[in-house]
Amino acid sequence: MKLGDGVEWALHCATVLALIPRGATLPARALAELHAVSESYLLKHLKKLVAAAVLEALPGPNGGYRLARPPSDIRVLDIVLAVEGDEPAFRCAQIRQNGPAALPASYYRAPCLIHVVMSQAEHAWRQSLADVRLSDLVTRLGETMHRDARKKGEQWLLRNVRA
Amino acid sequence: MKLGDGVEWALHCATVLALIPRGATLPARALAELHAVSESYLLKHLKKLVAAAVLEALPGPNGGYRLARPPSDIRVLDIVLAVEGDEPAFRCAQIRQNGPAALPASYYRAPCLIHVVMSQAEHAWRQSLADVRLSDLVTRLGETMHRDARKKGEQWLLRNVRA
DNA sequence: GGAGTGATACTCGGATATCTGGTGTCCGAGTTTTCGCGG
DNA sequence: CCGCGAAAACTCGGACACCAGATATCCGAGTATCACTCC
Repeated sequence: MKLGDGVEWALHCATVLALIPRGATLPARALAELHAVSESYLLKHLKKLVAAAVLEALPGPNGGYRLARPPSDIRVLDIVLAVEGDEPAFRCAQIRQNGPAALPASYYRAPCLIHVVMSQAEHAWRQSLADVRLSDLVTRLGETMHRDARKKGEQWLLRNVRA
Repeated sequence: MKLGDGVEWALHCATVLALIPRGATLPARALAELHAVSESYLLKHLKKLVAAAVLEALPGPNGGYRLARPPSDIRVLDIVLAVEGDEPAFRCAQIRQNGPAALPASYYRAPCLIHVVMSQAEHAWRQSLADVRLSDLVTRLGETMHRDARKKGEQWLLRNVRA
């Protein structure tokens, strides 16, 4: 089980976009520079967030990305699923119905127990991520972030944010 | 996020091994045939379970695999981690400390919030899997499995189990 | 001076190479059994 | 008939190809801006 790096990038970018005024935008170039990651590759993930209606993209000069909804309406789970895909991590291949000891499918009306257990675990994982909203991250960030780092970040935002 | 097929194979094999008498063994060949999967590839995963002290392997004729501990001492999480690896799915690259708005590492004493959120979710996932023991699967299997399927499985076991 | 128009520069979006890790397979090391031989 | 020994067969273990998906990149489509021209 492994999560791609794009998840981390997307979460950080979404958090930054939640810090700027409502309606303002940040171009992908700025977001990539801020985190010191590849701009071309970051675009690949931001595109998925747009497709998932988490972000909005504005083309042309003074364009960029912005949140499609208020930070309180965006859950961390939305971002993770948008980047990683909403397919379940565990896919039951129904191997209990294979082999010499198997019977016709009609005999397996009860769900595969292993499938149930794995699904429940994944549900717990998703629920934990769904409980955290982007606005929660912003709030907690204001409480825990070092004052100097916060100030430096705000100054950088002033130089890169667009109306 | 994706889990390999080996997880499902390992869980089913462990469940079958929990059904046979204590101390008895089943060779990998039989386990592969029962689930209609590749024997060579299944060995790759069973090996990991042995390394994790979930299973024991006995070489030679009349050899095979058996549980290394009673089913009540084996949790589903043990099997999943043994096959998939115990490294966390989300790895924080600390990209908040990169880029033009970053400060020396000493300014980031507070943990990365995104890392915290993702770790909590993964902890919930692991906890859910740790709550289910192999003995629970066996018990529930006896309750939900169709009688004919159960009978056919037992007969197959009688033909393949080794003292 | 103001409005219209064309070119421009900047943005995102999709199609295209590369590479690591999972998937699948094979052959070798080790051990128990078994068969044959001798007592 | 019983004990011993060597060969064999079956088991698991590790090393070797193959392929899909993530990684990384580039070029093209679209739009607001800007400069220039004309009125």
